Amino acid sequence: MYPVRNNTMSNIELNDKKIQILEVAEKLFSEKGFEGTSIRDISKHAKINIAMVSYYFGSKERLLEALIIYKTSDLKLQLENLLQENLEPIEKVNKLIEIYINRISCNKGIFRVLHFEINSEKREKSMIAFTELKKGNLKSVESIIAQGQAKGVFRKDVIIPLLTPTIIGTFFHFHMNKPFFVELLNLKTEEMYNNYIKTSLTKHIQQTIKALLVYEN
Amino acid sequence: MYPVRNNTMSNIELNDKKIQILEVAEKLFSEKGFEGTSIRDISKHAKINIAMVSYYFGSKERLLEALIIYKTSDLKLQLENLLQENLEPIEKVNKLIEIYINRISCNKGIFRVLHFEINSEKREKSMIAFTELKKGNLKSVESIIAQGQAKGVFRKDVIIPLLTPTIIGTFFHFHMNKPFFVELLNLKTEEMYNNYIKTSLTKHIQQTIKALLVYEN
DNA sequence: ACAAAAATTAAACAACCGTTTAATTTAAAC
DNA sequence: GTTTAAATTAAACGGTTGTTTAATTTTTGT
Repeated sequence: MYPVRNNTMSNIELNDKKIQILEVAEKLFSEKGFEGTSIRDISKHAKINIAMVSYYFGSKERLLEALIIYKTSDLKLQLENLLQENLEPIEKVNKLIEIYINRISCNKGIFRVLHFEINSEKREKSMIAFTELKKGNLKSVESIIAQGQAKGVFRKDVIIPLLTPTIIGTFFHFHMNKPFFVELLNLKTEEMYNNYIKTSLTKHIQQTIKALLVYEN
Repeated sequence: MYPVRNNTMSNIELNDKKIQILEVAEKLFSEKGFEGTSIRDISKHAKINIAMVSYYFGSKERLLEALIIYKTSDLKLQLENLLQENLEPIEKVNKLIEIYINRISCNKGIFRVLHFEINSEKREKSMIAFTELKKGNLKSVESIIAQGQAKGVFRKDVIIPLLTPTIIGTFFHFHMNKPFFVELLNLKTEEMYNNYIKTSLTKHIQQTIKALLVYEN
């Protein structure tokens, strides 16, 4: 009669329809927020029946959980691969920044949701998954910096947990104020906007982190 | 019969009850978002009748507008005063950072709303007010950096519009991930959290910006 | 081809939403 | 003290919300 739903985090079975719902949900959540998006909105855009969301995911809340898992699962892997690469410390940091920016750039929607919907109230389950992701990321950053410190290239008094806020925070603040910067920097097309991120903004962040890591005052 | 409501931005008449509503609205908006907060929530916490919000502000949307004006009106003044002060360029930048952090720290709630509720759809009026604020802020930053460049203390190839994202973005990302950093840095009390911001985080940002402004590679 | 499972649907559910109304109480003006 | 305006209230408005139901269609396994 009814399908066996996965209550665990390992939501393996993602058929086409589920993915379709997740993609639409991400788009709408990022545009109008979690509370601002109705299941009727989602079902209309995904061209499915209203009941299908509850049928597949159980509830709107669990749809959000599934979305988070779906969109963050492979970032961890990407960072661990970087760790193994044979690069100069500063090159590794630069690549780390590129990975972050590219990753968030491709998932702007979910990232916005992650930061603003998850910390509230009883979204504890989603929250724990997100916290674990951040802890893993921090471990990767720590070991990259440690490599540079061991080689004597990086300062030893950097507060490593504050590096991520500077990297992601800078990019995120830029993106959150997109209309402002689009006007200010005259970025007429979406392509120009994305290109500015990929070149100037990325370079700015890399320059910032490098200066912070090697500059002696 | 009915009061003359101010449709203009200069919403001067803020009696105690209006302010009470605004304070409650800020708290709830920041906790649960704009859409996630109902007028019934607000009226219950502010201990007033449901109809009073519409009576005073016209609508939930205009309540948000009033909240933005109310909470951002004096930041501009603070920055312009800083501009006139007789300080070394680097000291001025440090103080600028302190002002930003302190200002956002005191208005964490509205800042969250500002970034995540305002860019959507037809909140154009609120949006324009916010954009004007940002333009003014940027002008202040530009002239402070220009002073330092004229004195030969700062590099001349800094992209000034990207400084604010780094300053505010770093702080904001930290604050948005408060539960994560509270656990990581063992900040047991609210006081310890605020103290960490006032000391370590502020210092980190000042160090970052300084390195970026003076470091030659 | 047939039976069981899964997918899909329209309809209904109660709860809540922002806003308005109309009546009443409180305060201000003269 | 009376009149007029402002503040406050409970109730109702129509609409939307997330979720469930029960019936139907489609797919799957044998």
